[in-house]
Amino acid sequence: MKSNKSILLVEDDPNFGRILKDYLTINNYDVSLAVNGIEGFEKFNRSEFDLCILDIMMPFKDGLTLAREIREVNDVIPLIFLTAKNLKDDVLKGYKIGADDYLTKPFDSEILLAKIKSILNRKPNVNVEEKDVFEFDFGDFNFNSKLRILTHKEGESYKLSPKENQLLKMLVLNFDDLLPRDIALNKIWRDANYFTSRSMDVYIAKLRKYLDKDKSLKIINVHGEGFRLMQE
Amino acid sequence: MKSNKSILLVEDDPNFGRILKDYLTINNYDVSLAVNGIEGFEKFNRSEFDLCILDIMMPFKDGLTLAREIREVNDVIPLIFLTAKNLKDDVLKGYKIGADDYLTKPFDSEILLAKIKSILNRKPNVNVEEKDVFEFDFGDFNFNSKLRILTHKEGESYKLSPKENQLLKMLVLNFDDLLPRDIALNKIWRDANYFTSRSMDVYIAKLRKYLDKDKSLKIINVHGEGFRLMQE
DNA sequence: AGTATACATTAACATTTCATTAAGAAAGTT
DNA sequence: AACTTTCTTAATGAAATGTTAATGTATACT
Repeated sequence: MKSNKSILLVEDDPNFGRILKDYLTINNYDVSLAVNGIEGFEKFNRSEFDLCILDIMMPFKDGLTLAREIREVNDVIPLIFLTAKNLKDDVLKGYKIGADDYLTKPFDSEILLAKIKSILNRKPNVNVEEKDVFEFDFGDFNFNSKLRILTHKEGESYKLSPKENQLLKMLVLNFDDLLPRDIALNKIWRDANYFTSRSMDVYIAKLRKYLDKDKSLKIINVHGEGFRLMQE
Repeated sequence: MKSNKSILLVEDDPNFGRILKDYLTINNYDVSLAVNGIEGFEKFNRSEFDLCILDIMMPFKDGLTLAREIREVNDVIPLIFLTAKNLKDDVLKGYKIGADDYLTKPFDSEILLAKIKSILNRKPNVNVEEKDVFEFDFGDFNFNSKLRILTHKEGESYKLSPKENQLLKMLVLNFDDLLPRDIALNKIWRDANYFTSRSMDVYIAKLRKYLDKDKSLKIINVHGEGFRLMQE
């Protein structure tokens, strides 16, 4: 009937990795095991997973770096970190990147299983459409959010920075509608406070500069609420 | 800005509960503290929360029982359990009930905060059913309360301030009917006293100025009672 | 190692928006 | 008439936003 959920497990300790993989397999998950961050990222790109379990401490490319790369491509897939005991800093970094959970080694396998179930049982992510759209036309512009390039019909192309790119994408996806400040902050900056908010304002200013080439486009502010990309 | 997220905290240890509540309050959450499961359930039913933090070990009614009761009424609100030691059984039971996470005491407050943020930043799956109405037509006007824009058929658009917007929305929702003063005051100003009442008068005056473009519309005062938006 | 580059954050200052309060006039109530 | 409530405009101060520049902070390059 329903095909098993698939998990990407990235763990450098071959013994432990093997055991964990077997345990999860017995419990009806399809597990793909990678032994370091580099291999992990390759596997991640080769197939579709429902969940990633990443060891933080790994040679070549650690779990946090790998997580960042994964998040650049996919900002919905759940991430669980494995961390050695009491590395609070790693845990906090993990959450900042967008982790869903973490476990400190050694951990209880049943609890891991419960966590996995809990995470996978959440409402299936609604935005089916949002997933693959990365090219947009609006005003005199073409915008490729995968390549992070914004092109004006007549002339210039701009290479957007990651943050510029994310913010513009959210604005475009909400074209002519309100993009609430909090939503953008929590999605792009993963935190909403005074400083991230100021940072967002700076990026709005940058985007306005780009969009200035088409005088009909405007990013207007709704005081206290957010921003709205519109064409008059 | 936007209103804070609210948390129901159920914890029988008064000292610890107090400290935790204060800590969360400092971090911009509205926290309601209950000292046992019974009080917890009452508070849960009395108002709307965004998240519950439940101590498992409590007299009278333990956290797991409380969680079950909450889940009977509401199957989406996130639950976080606090468990004394690593009582694996409790943790597993918790997940079975539908917990989102757990923390073993003593835990690090920063990590709790990170978890809360992570959980609350997940898809706002709550109001799928109740789609908020935010666009209205009345007289010669179109009113979009989400974008806070009031547009006259012929001509101008007005950007409304948050208070103007809320007040007009309440008037429109009670079109041709009385909007009692204290209802509006308590909803918009969260308080009804002499000064907020003066402030409301100022906003009524502002709205009248906007609506003046359509001579058939009037905001009339019902002395001592409130206001009524009507069309003759 | 040092240096260049790209990027994000923070600082600083200007500007705009907003809510409240004041104050005097007008209208309603008794 | 005496009193209360409402009406309206303007003044004030606080908060949010706009913008440019300076400061960090990684990473790649030499």
